[in-house]
Amino acid sequence: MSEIKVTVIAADERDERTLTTGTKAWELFVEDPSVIAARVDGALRDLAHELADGAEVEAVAIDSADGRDILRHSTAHVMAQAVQELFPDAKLGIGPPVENGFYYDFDVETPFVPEDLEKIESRMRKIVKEGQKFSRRPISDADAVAELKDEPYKIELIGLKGSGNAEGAAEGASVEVGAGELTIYDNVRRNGDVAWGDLCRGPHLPTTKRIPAFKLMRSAAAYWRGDENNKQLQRIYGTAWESKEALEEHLHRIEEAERRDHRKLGRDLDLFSFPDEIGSGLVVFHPKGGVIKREMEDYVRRRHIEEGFDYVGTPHISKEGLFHTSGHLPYYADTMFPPIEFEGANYYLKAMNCPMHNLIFRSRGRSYRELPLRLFEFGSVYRYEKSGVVHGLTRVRGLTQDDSHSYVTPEQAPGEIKHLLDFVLGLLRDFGLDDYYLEMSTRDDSKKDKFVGSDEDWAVATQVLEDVAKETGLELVPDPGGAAFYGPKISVQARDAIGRTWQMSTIQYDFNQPKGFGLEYQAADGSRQQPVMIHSAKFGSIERFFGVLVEHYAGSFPPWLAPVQVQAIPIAERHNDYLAEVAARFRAAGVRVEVDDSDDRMQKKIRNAQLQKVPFMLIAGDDDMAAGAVSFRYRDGHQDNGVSVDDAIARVTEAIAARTQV
RNA sequence: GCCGCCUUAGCUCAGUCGGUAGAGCGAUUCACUCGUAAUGAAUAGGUCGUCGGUUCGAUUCCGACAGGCGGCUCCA
Repeated sequence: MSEIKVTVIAADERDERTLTTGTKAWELFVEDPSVIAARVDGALRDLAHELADGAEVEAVAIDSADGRDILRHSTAHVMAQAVQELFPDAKLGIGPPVENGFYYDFDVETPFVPEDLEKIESRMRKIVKEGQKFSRRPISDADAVAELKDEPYKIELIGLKGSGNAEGAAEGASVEVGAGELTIYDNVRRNGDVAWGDLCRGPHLPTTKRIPAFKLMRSAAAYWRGDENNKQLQRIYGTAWESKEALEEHLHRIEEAERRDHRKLGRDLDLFSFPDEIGSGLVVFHPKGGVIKREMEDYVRRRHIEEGFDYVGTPHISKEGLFHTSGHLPYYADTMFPPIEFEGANYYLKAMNCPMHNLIFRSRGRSYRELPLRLFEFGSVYRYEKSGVVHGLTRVRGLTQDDSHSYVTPEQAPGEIKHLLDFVLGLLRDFGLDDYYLEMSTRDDSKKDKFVGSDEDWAVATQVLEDVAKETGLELVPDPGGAAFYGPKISVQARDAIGRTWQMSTIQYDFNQPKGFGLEYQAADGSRQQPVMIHSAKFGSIERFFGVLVEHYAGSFPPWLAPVQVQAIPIAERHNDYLAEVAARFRAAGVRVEVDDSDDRMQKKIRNAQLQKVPFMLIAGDDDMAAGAVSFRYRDGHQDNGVSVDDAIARVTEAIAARTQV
C-alpha cells in the first residue's frame, strides 16, 4: 500500500498529513461528529470520497451554510423516499435546498392534504431512525435513462443536461444533474438492501441518522420548471436544522414575522382595511392609518419641493390613444384594467403616470434652460393584478406612487440619476430604513418582443445607470430581464428590522417615451433636441411602503409617525380636568394627544395604550397635580415621574421634530 | 390566472354525525375612582360569505361564484 500526502485546512491553519492510499475523507474527521461533508480542492464531497495525492481537504460542519444545504438536500431525499413509499405512483420532480429549508416536487394524481404531510413526516422519522446510508454511484446517461424509465421528469433533466441547459432548466435543477457525469444516490439499509435511489449530484450526509431535526411546513402547487405553460406539480416544503434548538429558533422567527404582519397589525391598530364591497386589492385607510399616510405624504412632498421638483396633478383615467403613444397598450395591456366605453371612445384607468407628465412637458415649447425639468405628484394608478397575487398592502390593485419624471439632456442624465439616488436613500433613512442594496434590472435579450427600442439605446441607458449605481459603493445585484418595457432600472432593496428585503424605490432611464411623444426642447444653438426622461418612485408605492413600515416597526411607530403620540391617563376621575388642560397645551404645541377619560381603571387604560403601541403615556395623579407635573411611561415599561409640563412638552416635541424612535 | 386549504357576533375561535347556534375579548348601560399591562354586573349583537341544488327540513351535504390564506407564475 503506497502513501499519499493531503493538506487539511482548518480556519487559517494548513496541516500536511501523510495517509495511505484509499483513505476516505471521513477518516480525517472522526473525532468531530459535526462534520458531515468535506470540501476537497474547493468542491463539496461526501465523507466517503476517496482522497487523492495532493488534495486539499476542509471539513464542512453541519451548522455551516454549505452544511445546512447538504443536510436539507438529504432531508429532501428522505422526504421523497417517504412519499414514494406512501404514494407509489408519485413521480419525482426536483428537490433542492432553499433558504431556511428545502422542497421536493411530485407529480401525483391527487394533491397532498395536511394529513398526508403528517403521514409523510412520520414515515420520514422511521427512515431517519433506520440510519440508511447515502451511497454514491456514477452512471452513464444511457444507463440512467434506462434505470429511471418510470421517472419522466428526471429523464427530461438528463436530456437537458446533454444540451448544456441544466443550469437554466429550472431553479434548483442543477442539484439533480451537474455539468459532469451523472450520479445516483442510493439509500442503503443496514442489511445492504437498496431502499430507494434518486438521480442526484450530491453530496449528501453519510446516513439518514445524521438528520438532527426537521419539519414539513406546507404543500403547494408549482409549475414544472417554473413555467406556467407546464403542468403543475405538488411541492412539499420542509425545513431541517443542525439541532432541535436551531429548529425551534427557526419556528420562533417565523412566529415573530407573523406577529409583525402588517395585515394583522393593520386590524389591531385600526389603520386600514380591505372591504369586500370595494373589491380585492383596494384599500381604505382608517383615521389612524390616515394620520400616518398623511405624515408620510406631507414629508415627502416637502422634500421633493426642496429637491427642485414641481408638484403637478393628473387624472386617473384617459382615452386609449394616450396609452398607445406611451407604449402601455402594446406592451403592458395585461396589467391594465379593461377599458370603459364612453362617448364613442375607450377610457383606461392609468397604470402609470408618465404619459400624463409627458403631456405637461409638451404643453408648450421648452428651452434647454428649463432642464432638468422635474415633475412630481402622488399619482394613483390601477393595475390588474392576477387574483392570486394580491397580498395585503404590498401587492394591491389600486396604489399611489410618489412618482416623478425628470426631463434632462442626455449629458445631464448621469448627474440627475445620482441626484435621485442620493435623494431616495436620504428619504429611506429618514423613515428609519438604513440598510439597503441596489438591483440593476436589464433587458432580456432573448425576449426582445417584450421591450421597445434599439439595441444601441438600451446599451447606453444600461451603461449610464450602471455607472451611477457603482459610484454609490452600495452592493449591486444584477436582475437580468427585470427591466421595464421602455428602459432599464435601478431599484433600491431595503432590509427591514428582521432582515427581510423589500423592493422600494425605482429609477428608470427612458429614451422611448420622449421619442413616442415627440418631446423636444430648443438647445442653445437653436436646434430642437429630444430630452431623456428619468422615472423615479421613491417609496415605490405609498401603500407598500406603509406596509413595510408597519412591519419594520412592528406597529411601534416613532413619535412623528404615530397616530396618537401622547395618551394621557388620569389616575382617578378627579384628575381628568387637570390632564385635559395639560393635553390642551400639548395640542397647542402640535402634538396628537388624547385623554382617556373612560370608566376603566387606570391599569386598564395603561394596558390599552400599551396595546395601541402609543409612544408616550402621560400619567397624572395627586402627586403630579400638586407639583404641576406629569409622569411618563414608555412602551418598554420604564417610567419617568414628576416631570414638569413644560419639560414634558419639550421632550415630546423634540422627539417628533428629530424623527427619533423612543 | 393555476393548485390546495379556509370563510360562524366588530376580533379570536368553539359547535351542530342535517332539526336555524355558543365562549372570551370588544361595544352599550349601571355601580366602582383605584399610582404604571385586564374591577364587577347586566344588556345588545349572528338570514353561520353569496347564489343555486339535494332534502319534509341545509349553517352542516353537493355545485358555482366572491373574499381570504399558503405557494407557483408575475410585480411598485
